[in-house]
Amino acid sequence: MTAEVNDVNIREYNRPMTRSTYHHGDLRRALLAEAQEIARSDGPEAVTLREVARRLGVSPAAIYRHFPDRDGLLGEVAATARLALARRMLDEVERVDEPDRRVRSIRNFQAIGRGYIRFADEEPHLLVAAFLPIPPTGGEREDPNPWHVLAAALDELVATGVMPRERRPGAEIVAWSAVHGFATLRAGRAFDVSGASDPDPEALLDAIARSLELRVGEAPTT
Amino acid sequence: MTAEVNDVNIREYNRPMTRSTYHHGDLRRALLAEAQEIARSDGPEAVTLREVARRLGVSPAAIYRHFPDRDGLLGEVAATARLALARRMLDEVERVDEPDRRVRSIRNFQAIGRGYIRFADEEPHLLVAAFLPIPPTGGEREDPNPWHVLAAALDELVATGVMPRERRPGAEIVAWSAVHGFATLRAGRAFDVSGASDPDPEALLDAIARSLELRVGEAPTT
DNA sequence: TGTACATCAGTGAACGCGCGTTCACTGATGTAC
DNA sequence: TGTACATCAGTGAACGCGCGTTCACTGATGTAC
Repeated sequence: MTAEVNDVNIREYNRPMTRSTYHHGDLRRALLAEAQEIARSDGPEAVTLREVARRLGVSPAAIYRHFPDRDGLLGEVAATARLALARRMLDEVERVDEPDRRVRSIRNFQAIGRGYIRFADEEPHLLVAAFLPIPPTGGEREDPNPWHVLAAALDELVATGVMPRERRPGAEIVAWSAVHGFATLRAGRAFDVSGASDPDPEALLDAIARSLELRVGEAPTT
Repeated sequence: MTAEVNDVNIREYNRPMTRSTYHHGDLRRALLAEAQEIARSDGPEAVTLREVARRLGVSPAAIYRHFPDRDGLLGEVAATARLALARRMLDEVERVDEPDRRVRSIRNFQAIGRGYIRFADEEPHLLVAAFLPIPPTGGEREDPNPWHVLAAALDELVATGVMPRERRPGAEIVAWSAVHGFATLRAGRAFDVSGASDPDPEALLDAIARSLELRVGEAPTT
């Protein structure tokens, strides 16, 4: 009986207006999903409690059963966006097919940056959401985490000897700054003032490699 | 008579509540200054027509004598912020005291980045305002302009032979991305997740120099 | 120099809007016996 | 198996708020004669 009702609701929680039961069954998850979708399409500032409730066919007050306030909801949207960013980075890494470990460590590193930039292209509003200045609830762990993904790739660059050890400290900051600046300025159409043509992500990734002095050296391939 | 009244008002436009005359005398300028101040201290989203009017002791409707709507006002705030940014960059350049032209071209270039980062430190809200996605009114020219300042410095790096010619295309994008990303991530406290200590602007500027392959070569000094 | 009048730059009240949040409430659920 | 009841997850109406914008208006200014 209980299971049956929940089944129905789980199947229905994306068809909000047709909900037939008094209890929703999975409202917390639905609220988060809907808030995420609003943030995705219209930006995090468009995530209002009333709009989320409206779309789910639920009263605004119901939200307070699941989140302390608007920031509580938005904070989880931000965490989810960070997770999606990290996944997009790893997606790109998985595409790398390179047998030589040294060369692969470079390819992987650049794939991470590429993933970041593509995420920004594909979901510009979610990138904004990911950096919302809302202190994390501390409850859920974010895994994978963009920062850790980057750090691991940099460690591997040192381990393979592709990056000089003295370049390692602060390397996250250099790489992240460049990629983040590129992605956000591009999304904000800030480069349009330039006479230059469409800014090239690969050129940026190469510039980062140069700044970290990556060299394959006497590696077998390339 | 006319001049006298204007004198009074010009002297008074920063003591809004004590305004004694029906006509303000210099309302447009005062509106812009007040809007800028609100953006500076509380961020551009805090610039509301009602708040600006309130601070100036004027009715909200009066604003419409001088700006078509809120975006009209905010657009000028953005342009003014860009101007302030460019000035801050040039401020830093003026501090450079270096006789050798080759070395100076590097110092100037790095001073520009330093000015950008310091502007972000000193006026984080104005940096946000500077990149507000509001199409410029086209009326007033922005001079100096951050992009042009950067472009000129890069041209000089090529002219002095400090930067390889093949690095010039897209160099604005590399430099601007890195500095902008660094400044905004730092302002958003995004680097705090790192175990690393306070991110060092000079290390970033050096990383940019490396990515553009700046070399003084057989220069006399240094 | 004085006066009539057009123009300009304000006023003040009101419009409709959407928001976050609170409150007393009620229908549904699941448990104890 | 059936029933009483505590608990939980919703409702719906209302609160007070601040916003951008419009409107008919009026006081001040400057100009023509």
